[in-house]
Amino acid sequence: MAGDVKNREELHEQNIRAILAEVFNQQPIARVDISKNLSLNKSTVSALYFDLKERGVVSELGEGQASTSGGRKPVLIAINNRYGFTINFDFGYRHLHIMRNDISGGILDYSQADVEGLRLSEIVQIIDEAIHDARRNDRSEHGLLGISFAIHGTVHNNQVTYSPFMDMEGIDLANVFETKYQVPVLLENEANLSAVYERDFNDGHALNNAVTVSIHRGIGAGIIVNKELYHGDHGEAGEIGRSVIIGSALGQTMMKVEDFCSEEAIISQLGQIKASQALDRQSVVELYNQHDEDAVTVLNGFIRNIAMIISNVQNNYDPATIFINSPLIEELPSLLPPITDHYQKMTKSNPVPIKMIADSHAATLQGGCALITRQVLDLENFELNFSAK
Amino acid sequence: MAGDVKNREELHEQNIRAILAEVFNQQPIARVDISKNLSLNKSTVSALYFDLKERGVVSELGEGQASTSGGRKPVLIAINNRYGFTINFDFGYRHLHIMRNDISGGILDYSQADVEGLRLSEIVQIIDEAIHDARRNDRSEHGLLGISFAIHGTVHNNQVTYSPFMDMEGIDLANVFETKYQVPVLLENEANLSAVYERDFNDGHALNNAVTVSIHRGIGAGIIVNKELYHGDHGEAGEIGRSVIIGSALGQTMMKVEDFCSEEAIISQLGQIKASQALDRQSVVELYNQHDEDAVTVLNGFIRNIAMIISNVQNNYDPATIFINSPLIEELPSLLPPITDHYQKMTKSNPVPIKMIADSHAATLQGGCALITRQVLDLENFELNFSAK
DNA sequence: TAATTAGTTTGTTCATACAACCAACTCACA
DNA sequence: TGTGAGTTGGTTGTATGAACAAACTAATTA
Repeated sequence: MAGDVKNREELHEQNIRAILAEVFNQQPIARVDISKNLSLNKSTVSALYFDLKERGVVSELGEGQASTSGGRKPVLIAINNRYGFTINFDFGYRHLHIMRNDISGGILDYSQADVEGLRLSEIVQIIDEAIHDARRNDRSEHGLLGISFAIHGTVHNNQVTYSPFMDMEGIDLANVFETKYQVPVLLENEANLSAVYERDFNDGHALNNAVTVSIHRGIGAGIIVNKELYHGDHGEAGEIGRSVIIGSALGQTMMKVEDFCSEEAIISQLGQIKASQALDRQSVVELYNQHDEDAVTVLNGFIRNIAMIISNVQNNYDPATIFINSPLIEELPSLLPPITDHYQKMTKSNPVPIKMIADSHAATLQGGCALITRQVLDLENFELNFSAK
Repeated sequence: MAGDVKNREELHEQNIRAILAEVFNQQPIARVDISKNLSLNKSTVSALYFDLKERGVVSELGEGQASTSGGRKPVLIAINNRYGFTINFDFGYRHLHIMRNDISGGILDYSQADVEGLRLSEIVQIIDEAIHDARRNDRSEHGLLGISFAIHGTVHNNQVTYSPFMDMEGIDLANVFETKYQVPVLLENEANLSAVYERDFNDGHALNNAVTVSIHRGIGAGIIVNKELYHGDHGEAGEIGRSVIIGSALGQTMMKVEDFCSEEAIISQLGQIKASQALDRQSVVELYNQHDEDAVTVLNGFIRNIAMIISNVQNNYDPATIFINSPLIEELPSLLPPITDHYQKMTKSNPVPIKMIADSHAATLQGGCALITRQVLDLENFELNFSAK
């Protein structure tokens, strides 16, 4: 859980970070317990703790219960949630989702703004207003600490490298907001963020390897390998929507996965059958719920294809769990059992558990919160558990 | 490149390992240069060096050249290759490949034994004889230091978990040889080992992420992620041969990749056309070289399918380079350009360089050597460069 | 009051840093 | 060709400061 330590100074910093991480994960906690958990002498823990206290990132929560067999009451230590806040955005197709979080990852507030049809430069103004609002209403000690953006596309070195659903207009989001607000700004792919959410917020920290299959307008996978997010060499790992699945083997034309089982593909398939242009997710859901024959046919194909994708994800990544982030399945939860069923029949290995992510947007936003909070606290290589806050 | 350091003792050990790794990678090297490269004071380096010298793992190579601007001659330090040796096996279908290496990874000797049709218990005897031979002829200081086995199947926790081409007869190879020879024994999947070979022996240490596609009787991928081998949760990551590629989307029966483009599949496809049972790789190669029409047709299909597999590997893992380990393409090198060509036309992203592994068996054996040598030297989390030895 | 537990204080330890040193070399210049 | 100034590699003795250990105080239970 650490970087390269060479000398005593670095060892010192490292141990301070380890204590902060321990406070984060176990709060409220007494120094004796930190000492036991980290195998550090309790005098060492006390000394290092004073550094953290001076920085203001931790606070004392009053005294806890003494042991039943007597003894002094412990001083309980926790992360100082009045230290500051982060603000996290998700660039949805129709809505800009906004979440403000305290430094422990607790949700301060959530809202969304209608952005359908807006240009990015117009959305940037909405973001600016949201940040100003947040700062005006804020009473924390250091105010805004960091910003994260969930991108429905690929990201490399904090830059958007591919954005199929939004024209980036050459705007460098990280640079714009870093210079404007003088805080770290993080851009990350949306599927990756929901994988991070599962790892950090939802008991996924017990898993070494996990994959989130994100089915929105396109299809992508967020990959956690040895507890770390995996990006690939150009931030394009997990772009499974681009995979070819109907091959040339039998003389067929080649098709990408995305072409026939993304949410967009499903909507347009049904739209073609119904000869209707104006279909959206909601109308597909309604037709299916009314047992419309065409909708059922199209979604049965969807079920089989998603099962196949899941099976291929297993063969490629062998994760402990596969998570699905899909607003469509979220609204039609009856699709999940047949997907799981198909997948289990298909796989030759032991099947991997498939789990739905309950609230796709909240997950993405909290994933962003987890990453930017780590940057703010300088705990980038530590396991942090945001779940119990 | 390191583990978790908590106190002075661990820091000390860690720095000793860092120096040993530096000697390994830069040998022959003087202490001043180690000091500069690791940002450790030269007196510290000297003190730690004496520990290594006492252990006998390093040796002084006499004096080097003094700088042109004067100054004392450096004492050149290198790994002591007389320290001992490792022995590394590859369970091929027809041959057991055997390589003996010195502690720097240098090849001491290579041989192969015919094992076609033999049971594993009989092969174990051959292995025993090879080890006895090696020890008899050896004049090193500590003799046998470690053993590695390349497995054409999946491995988890040093156990073979799936072995399509050989009956394991319930034999626990690691346990058998560890108790018999009292040295560490390592089992690893063959595709993974050739990926390790590229990383450690062949300048691949510059790459963060790489995938080796191994086309033998089956098809598998060895995956290097952030410079580390990735196994997945059950050692089944990269089992891309099991992937479904002809989906149910168009009402087709599902087919696995392996079913139509492994070497075995190619041989049996051509065998069916020729109505001949006795085909093997060599006869396929000969027919193709004679421009036999059926062979050309079958191998053109192979070319297209391998290109598709490579494209999917790129979408899944986004590696810096994709390596191919395939005895068939090794013998028919003219297949590679059209594979690369097809792949480049197919991919939407920037194409990734495709490179052949020159000698598939040597690569696998040296990959095993790299991993077991790390264990022997207690340098498991360090980057080691075996190439220049 | 004895036992127990949390946290503090004081002094020790020892791995690394530092600085001054020695050793051994090159090269310019006489 | 001999000498010494300058340079580089490696050693030695000392200082620093991080974690540690043990003895302490504080505050609790029974």
